[in-house]
Amino acid sequence: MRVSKEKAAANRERILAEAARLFRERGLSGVGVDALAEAAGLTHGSLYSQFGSKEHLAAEALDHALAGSAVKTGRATSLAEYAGNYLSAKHRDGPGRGCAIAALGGEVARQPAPVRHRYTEGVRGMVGRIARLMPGGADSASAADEALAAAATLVGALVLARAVDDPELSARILAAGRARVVGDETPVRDAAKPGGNLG
Amino acid sequence: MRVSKEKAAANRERILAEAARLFRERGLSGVGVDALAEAAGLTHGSLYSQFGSKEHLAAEALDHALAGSAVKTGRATSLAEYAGNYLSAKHRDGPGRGCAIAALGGEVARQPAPVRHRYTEGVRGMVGRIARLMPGGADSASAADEALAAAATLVGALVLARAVDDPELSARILAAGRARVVGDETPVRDAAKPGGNLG
DNA sequence: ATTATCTATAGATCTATAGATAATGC
DNA sequence: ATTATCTATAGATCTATAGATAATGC
Repeated sequence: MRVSKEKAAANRERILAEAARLFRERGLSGVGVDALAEAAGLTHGSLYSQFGSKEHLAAEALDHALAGSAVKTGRATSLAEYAGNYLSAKHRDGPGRGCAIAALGGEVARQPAPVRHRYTEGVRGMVGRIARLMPGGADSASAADEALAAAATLVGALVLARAVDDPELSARILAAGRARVVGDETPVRDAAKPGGNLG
Repeated sequence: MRVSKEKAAANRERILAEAARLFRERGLSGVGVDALAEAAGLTHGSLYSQFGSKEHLAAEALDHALAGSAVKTGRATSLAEYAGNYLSAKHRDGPGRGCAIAALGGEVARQPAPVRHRYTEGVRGMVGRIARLMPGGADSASAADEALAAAATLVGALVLARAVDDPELSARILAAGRARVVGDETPVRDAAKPGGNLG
């Protein structure tokens, strides 16, 4: 049953959208091609026609997820807004629509090169967006390192907040992470912070 | 072929030690009971006699891994030493002997209650150890929240450093995380940091 | 003629159980 | 008699492929 080019392209897009969601919700090894195909309303044979292997599909789905996140978080106009959205109960409870870097971090280290490479580019993108929201601007000497640390805090807090089974502890982790990252926005004196980014 | 009580206990211990290592290296869903049994030099039937299910084995193996980490990191006498060990190339490159909280974070959110509960206790333990190394001491008002944020930074930096495929970026993530966490040790003036922990 | 999709199936792997085995420990 | 371990196997699931089908697009 062949379909039109447009229909095939729409199918491909739907597969990627569903895969991007399911992989973030259940992990790369937690979703089989059967589940992916069913979510897109196709049979798994069709996925192999379009992508050749689960690995290739995963790499493209990761791109899809990262692109969606980039658009969403790119709108934030301050570090406080960014951190507030990132470390929100909504983001914690909706991994399928959230940050793929946090959702897939643990697994990616064990993935083949194409997936790891796309993930790495995603990390660079996230760090760059954070750096541009830094008070000193993205160009200051330490902004890059501070953005790296802020990204680590955001990712770590989200991972921990999702994993613990105590809602109160989870909320405290989110709040502590927000306070830490937003605190970065308050310029600190050179005396207390050598090499600071007040320039 | 029945074995002595001592031998059976030693087998159980060996299973847990190997499982604690393999789960951290490959993830909970990345290791089957066959691989676990083979690593311990037994057949998988024996694992079911001892633990009843993979889930129960995973819960005990997580305890085993967390206890080992607690002993190791409990020796640090300063936050700088703790962070230096935690965010080292050695720790990044040896997940099997490292922090289970970072290694299993992403997966634990999808695990059954017993595993999640043990993980949560592990997080509390890690945060407590960090709080006791805080300059203001574990009792100060904000020490708990600062320890939570520090734990998030450590876990996030380790996860990201392991996942990216660029060794230089990986090293920068570790360094930025260390600088951030150790920076916490330097008391900051009340003016610059309302509610600080100089008390 | 090309090709997107489906059907059927291969082969591997995974969790789990039943029953046999053989040595311990009472 | 108890029990730790092993053997054999069930049943599910997972990735992948081959070949058929049927509609598109030249």
